[in-house]
Amino acid sequence: MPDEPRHFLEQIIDADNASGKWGQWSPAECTSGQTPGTSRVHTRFPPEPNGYLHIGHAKSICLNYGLAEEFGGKFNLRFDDTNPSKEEQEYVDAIKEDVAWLGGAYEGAFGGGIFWASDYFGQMYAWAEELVQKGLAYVCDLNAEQMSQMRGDLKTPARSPHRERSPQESLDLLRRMKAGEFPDGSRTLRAKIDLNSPNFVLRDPVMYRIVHAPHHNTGDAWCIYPMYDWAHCLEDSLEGITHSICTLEFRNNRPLYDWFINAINQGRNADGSGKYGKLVHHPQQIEFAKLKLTYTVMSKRFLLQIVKDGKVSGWDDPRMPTLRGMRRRGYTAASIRQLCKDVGVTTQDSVIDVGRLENCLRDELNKVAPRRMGVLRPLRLRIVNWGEGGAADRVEMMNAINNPEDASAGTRPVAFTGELFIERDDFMENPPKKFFRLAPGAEVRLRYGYWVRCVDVVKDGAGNVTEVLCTYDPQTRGGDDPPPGPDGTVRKVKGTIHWVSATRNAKAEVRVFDRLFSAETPGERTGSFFDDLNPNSLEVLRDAVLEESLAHAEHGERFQFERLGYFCVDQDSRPGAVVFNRSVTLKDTWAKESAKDAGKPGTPAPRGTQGPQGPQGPQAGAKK
RNA sequence: UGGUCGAUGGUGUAAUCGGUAGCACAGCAGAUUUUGGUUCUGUUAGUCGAGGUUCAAAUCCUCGUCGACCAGCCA
Repeated sequence: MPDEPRHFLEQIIDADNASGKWGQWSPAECTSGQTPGTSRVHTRFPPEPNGYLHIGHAKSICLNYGLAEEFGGKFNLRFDDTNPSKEEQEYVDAIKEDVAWLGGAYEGAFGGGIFWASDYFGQMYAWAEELVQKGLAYVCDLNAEQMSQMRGDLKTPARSPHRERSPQESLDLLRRMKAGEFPDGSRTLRAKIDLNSPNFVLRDPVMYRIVHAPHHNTGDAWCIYPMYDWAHCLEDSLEGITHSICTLEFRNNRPLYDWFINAINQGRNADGSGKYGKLVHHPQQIEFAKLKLTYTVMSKRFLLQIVKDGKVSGWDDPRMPTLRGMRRRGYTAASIRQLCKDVGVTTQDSVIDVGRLENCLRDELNKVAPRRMGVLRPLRLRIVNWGEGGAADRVEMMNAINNPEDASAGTRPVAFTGELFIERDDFMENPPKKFFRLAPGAEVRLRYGYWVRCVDVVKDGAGNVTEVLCTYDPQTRGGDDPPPGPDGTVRKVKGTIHWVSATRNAKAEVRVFDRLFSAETPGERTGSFFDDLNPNSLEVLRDAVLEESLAHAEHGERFQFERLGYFCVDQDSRPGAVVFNRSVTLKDTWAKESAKDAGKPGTPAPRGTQGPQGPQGPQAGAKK
């Protein structure tokens, strides 16, 4: 049997383990997830606490945690809190919760724990002074604008008037910066690398900037804060990270990552006898392609904006690509992990069809979600000959299968009465070919109920059908086929539709969501994401009727409403005022079929309001 | 325009340092079905281009083409 193909990161780690590059876990380091003597693999997820985590972050979490688990290593959660002006405690709490929910068990068997860049500020500063003394860093008196002007361009080297300042002078200035003697932005500490480098990242990058702002963790202890490049490699080093995995856009920064570690290691050696002591750990930065999805925007700035603007109800709006939003929508952590696994890990930029995410959820829920019947947009159906089979107001309890994929889920009783509700989309007065549902003269099976034939309709003044009149066949109880006729043939029916009793039901509010954007690549058309927001991404259905038992459904429960999709109970749900979210529709080949004839009169809308993923939805024509 | 990186069906991803281009999703066709769901079967479709090396190239070389990223005191 051939093994599963290993992605490039697994191959790198395989090779590292074979060569012993990172050494082995010592007994003291091991918890239940590690074994002494096995090769060290230590990863981390380093979010900046300035926003909520989204599906893009999920890939990084799954990758980093997954590698630690696969190789019996460790996974750290580390807050990269180096910029006090943008970060808030609110985000810290949310991120912890989301990472854990997704399965990034940073405190489990493969967890290294939770860490803070801000806890290293002291050590980072000490190393900064060291670099100044080595002549590898200097204080620059340029402000941001001046530095930008002297940055040079593709063909022109940068200029820096203070780079030849003596180490003593720089050290004095750095200490005064730290002491708070200078205003914000007036000076910086810069690495002395190469003003002529074609890689702008190396043109004497800033290591520290002056920011007089309270930090959520260190308070007002500091007024200088480290920049990403200076801080990140040190954080990794201090935590013993082996594989520092980041996204592609940090490729240009890798030489700087290595430069800083090497700069610290100047004057250090393996046995600690160097002038500055022992070598510090040098992790390896490796870049991979982040997750991008069609019809989706991950930009933190943009997501923050639509929350502020009230375009969505909050960070946990079920239409948001945030982990909280998706969780509320009904996505499971396992389905998100599955997507991350499916799409692979490479160094090629790519865009994943959001439909694959939806498929992951369907696959999982199909196996486990209990089935129920629910009518989102009710149309009354009256059985005119119901009285012939007994009392006209009788209730018959029907036996419905809870999950055809899982026999152990058993069955449940469902109340059937002479007046029912069916889905408005399941009746057409003038049906097109291949419409297998109800129409004048047509017969359908009511699932687990009876076969009914439409004999008439009732209309309102405007000509809208308000009631469908049917006869039922008492010989089809349970939805079973009737006995063979006199000629030995069995009557057939093409369609089976769902229903809910008009008198024995649970009223509910159902929120059906469509994609937040109507363009496959939001912003492509006009340059603004806002122009592609789908104005119909939310529809609230207040007249939905469900099986009685659903009146007591509790927050977090998930069901398949037969023929419609998967739904979960929203946090807004209250006893007597149940609220469901549609997580995802079922695949709907009829919607697709009928959409082929779109434009022709008499073509029905896809089942269940505003169309699922069918080309008839708002995304129609979005493809270039 | 300087640098770095990438390019395999519609999409995503394999092909163990040159040896039969495979898998998944989507699509299409059919079977099963008391969900137009699920499941099953079959099927369409690909190595960015031009040269070169070689018995043999997705893989190596050259030159192009296209795309991504970089000139924050953001990360």
